Amino acid sequence: MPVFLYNTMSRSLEAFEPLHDKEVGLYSCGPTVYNYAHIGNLRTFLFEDLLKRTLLISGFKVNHVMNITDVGHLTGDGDEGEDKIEKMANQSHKSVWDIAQFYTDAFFRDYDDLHMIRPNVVCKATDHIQQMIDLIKRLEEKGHTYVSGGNVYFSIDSIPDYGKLARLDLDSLKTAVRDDVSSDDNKKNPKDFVLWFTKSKHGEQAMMWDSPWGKGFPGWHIECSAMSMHYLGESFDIHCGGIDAIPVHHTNEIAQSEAATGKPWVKYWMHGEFLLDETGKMSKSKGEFLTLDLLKRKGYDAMDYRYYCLGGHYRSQLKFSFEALDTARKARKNVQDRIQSLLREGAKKVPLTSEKALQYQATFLEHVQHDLGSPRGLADLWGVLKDEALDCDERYTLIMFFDQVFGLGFASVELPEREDFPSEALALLEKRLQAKKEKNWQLADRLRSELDAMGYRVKDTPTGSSLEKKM
RNA sequence: GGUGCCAUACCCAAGUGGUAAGGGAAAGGUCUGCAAAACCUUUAUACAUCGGUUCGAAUCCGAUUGGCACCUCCA
Repeated sequence: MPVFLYNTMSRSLEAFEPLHDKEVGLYSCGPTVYNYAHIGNLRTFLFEDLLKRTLLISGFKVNHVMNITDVGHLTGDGDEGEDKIEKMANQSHKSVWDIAQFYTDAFFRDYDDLHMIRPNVVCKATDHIQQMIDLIKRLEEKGHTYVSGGNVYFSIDSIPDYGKLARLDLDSLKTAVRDDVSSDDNKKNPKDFVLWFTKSKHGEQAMMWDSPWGKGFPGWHIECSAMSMHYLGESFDIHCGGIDAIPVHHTNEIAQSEAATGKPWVKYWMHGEFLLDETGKMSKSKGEFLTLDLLKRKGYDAMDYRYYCLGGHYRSQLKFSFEALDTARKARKNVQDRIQSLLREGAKKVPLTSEKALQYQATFLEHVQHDLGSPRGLADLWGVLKDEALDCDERYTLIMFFDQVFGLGFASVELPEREDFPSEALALLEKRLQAKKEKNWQLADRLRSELDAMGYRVKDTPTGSSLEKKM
C-alpha cells in the first residue's frame, strides 16, 4: 500500500516514491528563534511529525533536517527591514546569541513535551554562513544576481519559471500591499529578493560576516537552500512548512536553488494549514499569546493539544478555542480510561493473527497513508476500543500500533496506584466506606462532598470504592 | 486587483460519485441507599443557496451568499 501525499507543486495527491528506494530526505522549515512559539507554530511542527511517523510506520527510513533561523529574518523588506532577533535583543538588553539560544531551548522543550521525534540534523543558520556564501557565488557566476545599493539581489527575471509553486501571476501581483511594508527602490523587479545584505538602515548589527560583497549578513531565504542541499543533496524528497511559506519563502528558495544547480530541487512540497483564533490568524502581538506553556498553566497536558490537532486534517484550517481543547482533553482521558481497564484485564502486546484485528490494522494504515488522515485514524482507534469482537490483547496491541503514528504516549498509560493520592484523602475514603457499611448515608454523602471539594471524585464499583482526580 | 481555501447535526470534525466516520455535549435506560463512574440506547431524508453533468453528487462543473488566509513579519 503506497503512501499518498498532497503535493503543493502539482496541487494533487501523489503516490509517494522517494528518489532513493526507501530512504527519505525530509527538510522542514524550523523556527525563527526570536520569541516563544505559539500553538499555531507548533501545529505545523506536529503535522511534520505526523508525516514523519507515517513514513516510518510505512517502512521508510527518514533523514529529517530542520533549520534554526537565528539570523537574517527581517521584520520588513529590503533595507527597511530589521532583523527579528536583533530587535528582540535590543529590547531586552541581551546579546543576539543569548536570545537565539534561549528561544531555541524553549522551542525544543515544547518539541519534546509534544512527543515530536527530534530531527536527525538541527542546523543553525549562523553555523552555515560559508555554505550560503558559496551558493550565492554560484548564482553570481551564472548571472542570476546583481548588486544594488550595497546589497546582493536575486533577479527573478533571470529564470523562466519563477513562482511555479504558488502559481503566481507576476503581472497582476501587487507589491507592498500591507501598510507596514514598503517597497525597496534598489530592486530592478519588485519581486527580486536579497541574498546578502551589507547595508541596513539599522546600522551595525551584532551578527555580521565577511563576504566577497562586503561585511554583512545573509537574506532569509538563502539559508534553507544552502543547508538543505548541504545535508540532503542538491535534490531531495520532501520539503514542508506552513502554508504561508508558499508564495514568498518557498518560491524564492526554489528560484535560487534550481538556478544554482540547474536541477529539480524538491520532489514533494507539503504545507500545513493555519490554526486560527477568534480574531483570525494567530499572532504573537495581538490578543492572548497562546503558548504551550500557557495551556499547561491552565491545566492542560501537551498531549491534549496533540490530540486536538490530530482531530483535524493538516490541510484544513482549525479554529482554536478552549471549548474545543476541552473536548480533546475529555476524549483523550476516555481513551486512557479504556486502556487502563484493558490493563486491569491483563492486556499485553501479542502478534496479531485474527482476521478482524488485521483488518483494523490495514484500515488504519490506509487512512493515515492517505495524505495523513489522522481524524480517520482516531475514529479507527475508537472502533478498536469499542469492538467486542476483539480480545483484550488484540485491542491493546492495536492501540500501541496506532500510537506509533499518534505519538500520544499511550504506552506509558499504567494502572493508577493508590499511593498517588494523599493519605488524608484515602483516610476519608476509608471512613466513607465504613459509613456506608453502617448505612450512615448522611455521613457518607458528607465525606463524598468533602473529597469533591479536595478535587477528588469518588467512584463506587461492585468491588469497592476508588478515587479519581478531577480535571 | 491577484491567488488559494472553507461552508456538514447543539459544538468540534472526517468524508477518496454509490447513498452521511469519530469525539464532545445532551436525553432516556441499566446499575446504585442516593449520586458519580461505567455500560446500553437515542440524536443530519440529507451536507450554505440556486442551477447543471450523471443511472446516481456532500463529493464534479457554474453562479450566488457568507467566512478565512496569502500577495516580501508570519507556521
